[in-house]
Amino acid sequence: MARAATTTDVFNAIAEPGRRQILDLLANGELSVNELVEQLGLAQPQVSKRLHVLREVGLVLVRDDGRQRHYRLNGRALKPVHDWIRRYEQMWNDRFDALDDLLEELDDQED
Amino acid sequence: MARAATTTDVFNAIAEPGRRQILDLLANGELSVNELVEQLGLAQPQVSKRLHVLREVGLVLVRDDGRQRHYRLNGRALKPVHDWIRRYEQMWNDRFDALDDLLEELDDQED
DNA sequence: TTATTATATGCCAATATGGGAATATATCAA
DNA sequence: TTGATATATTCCCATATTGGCATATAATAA
Repeated sequence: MARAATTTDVFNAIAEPGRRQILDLLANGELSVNELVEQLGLAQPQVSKRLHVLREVGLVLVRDDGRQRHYRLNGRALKPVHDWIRRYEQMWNDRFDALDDLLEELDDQED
Repeated sequence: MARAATTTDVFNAIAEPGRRQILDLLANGELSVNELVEQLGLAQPQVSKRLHVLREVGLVLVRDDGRQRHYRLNGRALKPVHDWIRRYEQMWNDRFDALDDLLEELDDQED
């Protein structure tokens, strides 16, 4: 078998920077495809293709308005990623930073 | 051009469930390749290949010990993912949950 | 109807998988 | 040295992209 499809799950969907960038833009509110095209500087088909992937995994929702299509973020779909990564949070935050600071202080005192 | 390599960055590296599973196992401490093979139920080459990808992006570190190789997690490498996802955290936690609870309460009172 | 605008889809070429099996490399034992 | 163990790499194959370009579809305007 080959690599899993980008539409397999949210983890695969957010692997591409362009798709993450779209989510980042939508975080500020709804945008039409053309507005996304302008802000991303990509060709329209490429933007539509990315939106298709994001829609398949539920990361964005659509609202039809005449011939325009307004996309908006569905942040909740990112929760599985957040839940997974949260287990590792402790490996770089407070506790360990505090330990680093302590070790640094002790190191300084030795001079 | 084709799809970006899995070794391009951490986002691509963690897109595959098998690689995430390896990280999860290593979260409990160092493991040799064979120990991982046993726990994962995968063929040895497949495990080595995944470890190779994880090593390329800095997610695991190796310690040589005779003919064994002990891999351990380098959780800090996950920070970019955490930093990115954190921006969306508010979309499903406290504030929104609190709003949900409130709406639910109001709904209950109507009975 | 015809033209125009907004968006989606199809086709093509190049490429990076990921699984299985075989094999290479390294270390240790007898 | 020879054999066995631990791990990495290579080869083959089927597949899923991704970009660019052309085109189809839908809605609206003239």
